[in-house]
Amino acid sequence: MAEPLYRMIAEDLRRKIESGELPTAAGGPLPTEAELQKEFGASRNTIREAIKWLITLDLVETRPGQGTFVVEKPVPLVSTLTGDPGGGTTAPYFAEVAASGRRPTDSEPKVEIQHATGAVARALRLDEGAQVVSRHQQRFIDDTPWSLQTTFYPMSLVELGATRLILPTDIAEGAVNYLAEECDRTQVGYRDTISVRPPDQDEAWFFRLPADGRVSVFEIHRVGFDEEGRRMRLTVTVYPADRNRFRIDVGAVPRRPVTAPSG
Amino acid sequence: MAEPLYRMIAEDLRRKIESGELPTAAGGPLPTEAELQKEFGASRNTIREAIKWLITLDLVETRPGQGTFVVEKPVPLVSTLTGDPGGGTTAPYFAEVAASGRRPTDSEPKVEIQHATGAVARALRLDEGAQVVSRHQQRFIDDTPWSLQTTFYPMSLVELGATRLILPTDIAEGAVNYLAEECDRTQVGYRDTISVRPPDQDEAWFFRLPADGRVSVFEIHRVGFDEEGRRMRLTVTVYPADRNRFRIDVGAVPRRPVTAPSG
DNA sequence: CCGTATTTGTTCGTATGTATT
DNA sequence: CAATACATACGAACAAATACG
Repeated sequence: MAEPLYRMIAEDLRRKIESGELPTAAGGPLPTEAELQKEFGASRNTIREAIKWLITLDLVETRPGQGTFVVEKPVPLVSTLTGDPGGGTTAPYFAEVAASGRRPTDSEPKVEIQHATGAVARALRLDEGAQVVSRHQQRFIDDTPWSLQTTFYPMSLVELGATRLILPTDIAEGAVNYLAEECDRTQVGYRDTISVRPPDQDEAWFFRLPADGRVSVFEIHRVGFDEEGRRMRLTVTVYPADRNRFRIDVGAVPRRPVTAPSG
Repeated sequence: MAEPLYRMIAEDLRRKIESGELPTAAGGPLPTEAELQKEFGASRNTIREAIKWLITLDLVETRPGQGTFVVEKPVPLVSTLTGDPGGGTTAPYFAEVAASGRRPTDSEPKVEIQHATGAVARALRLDEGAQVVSRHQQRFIDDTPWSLQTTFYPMSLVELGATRLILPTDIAEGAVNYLAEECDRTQVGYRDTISVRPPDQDEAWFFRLPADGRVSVFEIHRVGFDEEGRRMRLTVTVYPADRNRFRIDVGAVPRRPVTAPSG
């Protein structure tokens, strides 16, 4: 058996979807399992195997009681990671989203004092179990969930006077500026690390992703450095991978180098 | 039925794997389907559904004729995207891999003259169907497939004298340096765009990824600009997402800010 | 090299549950 | 409430890949 039946059926459906041979423009329904069963002369289980294959390829989705539908790929948002070396993450994000004609919002921060776990301790060069302040926010674009962000600060910054870090209220001027004023620690550079992984249960729920981990998430770590090379903060931001892209500009890049989408 | 049986079984197995309750350290085998069938008192199909769930969570993998195994996550390679604004992609990559104590190699380039398709035409600001030179290479680390890279140059560069672009041989001094000398077009900056998507069939085969698109790939587009803001080249590099991370340095970042892996 | 046992992969049939219209 | 459509679960058979004598 060179190629299993369910995959031949899946290939046939994929071709028909992509060529428009099926009236399934974008978001349109496929024939029901019973109809496909007749059309291909296979059992219902085999039809379902074929549909599962198309699901893993991210081409269709099923809705109980309704049917199987061609997935509509969201328009990706492009975020620029290269920016002001002394800047925070919030202001550029708001500016960039607003520039694309969409409306960014975020939740009030949830603040906790925690013991640094492995990754946080390593990133901030703290001893395992040292105290850190974590500030967590949910971000939305046009009221759809867009990213989850948690920033960790060493507790020593609070002891140096940055007491607003532990209050669950927005820091309007930006946390980076606040730290510069309050405890004379100015961020002069940062390092981002980008990785991709399956979402955990909470993330899948928040982003309304399929619960089985087929759509992965970006996890971006940003470590901020002060003038003496000390690590001031670690910001971990999680984005669904199906609707986000990231941009890095190095050297001289023309002003508007990317064409705006036409239409 | 609050939670389906197959998922309860999967959860139980996950717990046992992660707690080490099963003797399945890393890469170790799970009990066979027949054994699990007895253990949980479920049908073979239900056991298989549970295993499929663990597969989508990237916890186990199955090998026909052998069994089901706990996946061994590869040690990720970190590549830095911020570098010399006038540099190419090859030299920094070789340096970075060598620095991690591994041996990078790449294939001889496969060169083709093509008509620019949508994405390539847009990135290089060419008319749809204009001629471009594409140079494609496979890259390996310690003989395991690591990335696929294709660089597109406008045909006009060849007409300006850069005739070695269409020869299927390495450009030892680097294509960027060659273009600077041969047709006086110096790259002064670049823009990277990072996205994630499921692999196509060829990519899955080359990277030895599961054919069903569970492990996604990074696709990084790098557009190079010359002094006048013209687009000189587009490099598209594809990396498997399970063994790669990317780093972006902005501003002042200390020399060795990341701890070397111990042991 | 060959044959056999083991293990996962594919395909069918059937019944029942759950979500939506 | 009824009809429709997908989800779960069981049982059975054969195919294909692998390991081992």
